[in-house]
Amino acid sequence: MGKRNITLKELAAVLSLSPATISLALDGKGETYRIAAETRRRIEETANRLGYRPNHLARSMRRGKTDTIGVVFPDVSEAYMNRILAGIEAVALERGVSVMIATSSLDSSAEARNLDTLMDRSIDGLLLVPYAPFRGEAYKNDAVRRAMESVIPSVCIDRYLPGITTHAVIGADREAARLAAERLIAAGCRRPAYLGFDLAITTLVERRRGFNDAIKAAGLTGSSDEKLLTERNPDSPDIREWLTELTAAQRLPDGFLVSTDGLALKLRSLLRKLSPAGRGSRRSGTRRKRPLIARFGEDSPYFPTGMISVRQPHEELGRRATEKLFALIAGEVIPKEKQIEIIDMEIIDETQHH
Amino acid sequence: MGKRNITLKELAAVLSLSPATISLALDGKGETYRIAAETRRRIEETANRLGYRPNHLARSMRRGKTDTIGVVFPDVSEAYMNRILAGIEAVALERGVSVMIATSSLDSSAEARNLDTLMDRSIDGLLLVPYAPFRGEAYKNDAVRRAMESVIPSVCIDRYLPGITTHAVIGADREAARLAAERLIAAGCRRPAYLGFDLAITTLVERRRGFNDAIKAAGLTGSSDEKLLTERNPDSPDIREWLTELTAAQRLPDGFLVSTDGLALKLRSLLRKLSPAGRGSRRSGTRRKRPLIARFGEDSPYFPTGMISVRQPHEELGRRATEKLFALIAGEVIPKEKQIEIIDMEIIDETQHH
DNA sequence: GTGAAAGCGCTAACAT
DNA sequence: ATGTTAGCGCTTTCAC
Repeated sequence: MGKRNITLKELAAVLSLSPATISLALDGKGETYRIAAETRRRIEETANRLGYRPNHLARSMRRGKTDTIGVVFPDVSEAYMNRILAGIEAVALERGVSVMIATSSLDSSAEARNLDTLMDRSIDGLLLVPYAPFRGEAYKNDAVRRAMESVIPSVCIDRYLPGITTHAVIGADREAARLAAERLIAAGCRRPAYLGFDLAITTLVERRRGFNDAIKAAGLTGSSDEKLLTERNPDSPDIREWLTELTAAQRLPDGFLVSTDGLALKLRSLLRKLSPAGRGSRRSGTRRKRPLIARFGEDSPYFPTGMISVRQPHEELGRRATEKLFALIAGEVIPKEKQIEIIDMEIIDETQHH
Repeated sequence: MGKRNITLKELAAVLSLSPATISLALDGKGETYRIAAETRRRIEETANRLGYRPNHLARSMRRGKTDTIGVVFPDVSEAYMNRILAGIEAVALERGVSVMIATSSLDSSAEARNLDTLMDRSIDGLLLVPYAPFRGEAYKNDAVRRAMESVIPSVCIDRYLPGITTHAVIGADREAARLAAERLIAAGCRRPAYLGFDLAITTLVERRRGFNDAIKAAGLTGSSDEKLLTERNPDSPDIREWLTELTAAQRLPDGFLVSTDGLALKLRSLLRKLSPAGRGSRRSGTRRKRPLIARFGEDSPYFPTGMISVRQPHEELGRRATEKLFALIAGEVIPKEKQIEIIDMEIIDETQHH
C-alpha cells in the first residue's frame, strides 16, 4: 500500500515545464503544437518513470466525456446475460471504453434506482435490457423514460419498450418461433402447445405470436394448448398441474414450443416422469412417442438435448447494440427504419429423427 | 432527448441563494449548519421541481471519493461468477455504492488492462477474482501487484495470490475436497480418481491437496489416478482418452472427484457412453456399478444429478468480500489472522444409495 | 516552442 | 443563518 498518484502539476514541477505543455505532449498533440522532439522525449520518459497516470475524473470533467458506458440489466444469473455482456465488453474494450454494470436483480425498483445512479455518473451512453414484468404486474417505467429522454444516447437489447425506446437491437423472435413451430408440425405434431412465462416484454409476446402464426397456417387452432406461467420460478408446480390436466382430458400435446431455456429442461424432466419408458421412437412398435420439444435457448449440459433449439445470437446482440451506441455517441443520426435492428436466429435440430 | 442537467450554480441563481447553502441543505447538513427550515424546504422543493441532480464527477473530485468500487474477474460466462456478483451487488446497493465491472475474458493481458483502467477511474476499492493461468503458462502479475500495492484497498475472492494478496475471502477448498473424497471412499470406492484443470490457482491446488489427504489417510495411494487437463475446453478429447487408457489398463476408477461443475457433467456423459446399461445399482445382479462422481459445484439441469456435490457459497463469498472491502475503505485495520477469510462449504449427497 | 489563465461543478473552511 | 472563497486535476485557447 502507499503510493498516491503523481499529478500533472507535480510532474510539471519536476520537469520545469508548464502543465499545459505536458498535457499536450502526452495527448499526442506535440506534433501539431510543435513541441520540441527532445522535450517530448523528456516528458514521456519522466512521466513513465514516475508512473504518471492522468486523473480520470478531472479529465472527464474538463472534456465532458467519461469514456464509460453504463449497462443495466435485470439479472446476472441468466446465462444469456453473460453472452450479451461478452459482446458488449468486446466492443467496449477495443474502443478503450469502460463498462459500468448494474443489475436490477429481478426487481423493477432496483432498475429505476440503478438507471438514476448511472445517469448521475455522467456516462457517455446507456445500454439497457429492460426489466420484464409479468403481465398485470405494476411496473413504473418513469426511470426508463427519463433515461431514454435524457441527452445521453441509449440502446435497448433483446427487448424494447414501444413508445419509449427509440433504438434497440433484438432477435427475430416472431419469425424464429414460427419456424420452430413449423418444424414441430413438419415432424408430425398435431397437438403442438406453447409453454412460456407470461411476461409483458416484446420478446415473449412475439414468440407467442410466431407460434400462433404457425398454428393458424397449419389449421391446428382448435387442437393447440398453451400455458403462460405467472411465476418467475420454473420449479413451481404449475407446469406439472397443467400436464396432469391435459393428460386427464386426453389432450396431452405431442409437441411443445417453450419460450425459454430452463423451462424446456424442466418440461423434459416432467415428461420423462410421465412416461418413463425409453425414447419411444427407439424401440419400434411403441405406441406412444414422447412429445417433441422446441425451445428458445441452446444450453446443453454436455449431451445432446433431443430438442429443436433456437440459437439466440446474444453475443451479437450485445456487440451490435454497443456499436450502435457508439455511433449515437459519435453524433451519427440513424434513420427511423434502422433504429430497431433485428437479428436472425438459427435453428438447431437435435431430435435425431433420421 | 434533450434536457441537460441543471447545475448547482444555476439552481442557486433561481433561488437567489449561494451554491454553498444549497449544497449543505441538500446534503442533509442543514440542521448542523442551521439553515432556516423554510429555506431548506424551498431549496428541496425547487431542486425537485427542476430535477437537479448533482454532478457526480465534480462531487467525487472535490470529496476525494467516488462511491464506486471496481470488480475485475476472469470470465462472466461461468455460472459461479453470477453468484459472486449477486453477493457483491447486494452489499454495494445497500450502501449506495456503484459497482464497476470489467472482465478479463480469459486473457491475462486483458486483466492487466482492466485493472489499470479501473485504478485510473479513482474507484474507492477493488474486488478481484484473479485470472487463472495454466500451470506453466506465462503470466505477468505486475498489474495485480500494482493494484494491490496502491492506496486503494482491495480484496480477492475465491482465490488469491500468495505473497501479493493481503485480503481475501475464499472457500475451504482443501477440507471440502477431503470430505468429498472421504464420502466416495465411504461409499465403497477403492480406486478414486481426481479430475481437474491444471490451473495455478490456490483454489484448485487446494482441492487436489484435499483429495490426496483423503487418499493417503485411507491408504489408497497406489490405486488412485489423476488427470490434470491442460486445456480450457472441457469438450477436448483428453478426458475420453484418459478414460480409454484406464479402461485398457483395467484401472477404470470406481469414483471421481471432479474439480469443477461442467467437467463433471461431461464426465458423466462420457461414462454413460462407456457403459450404456441402466443405472447399474438398479437391476440387482449387475456385475459392474457405474462409477460415483463427486464434484465442486451444484448446477443441476432440473433433475437429480446422482452425484455428490460440494455447494460453493459463492454469493456469501461475494457478500463477505464486499463487506471486508468497505471495512478497509472505512479505514479499519484488519488483524493478520483475519485477512484471509475462509468460508465453509456444504456437501450435498444425491447418490440415492438408500 | 512554451506558458498563463480560465474554468468544468462541486464542497468545506472561513467569514460575516 | 447565509455567503465568499479557494481549490480538486485537468484541458484548451490565446498570448508571448
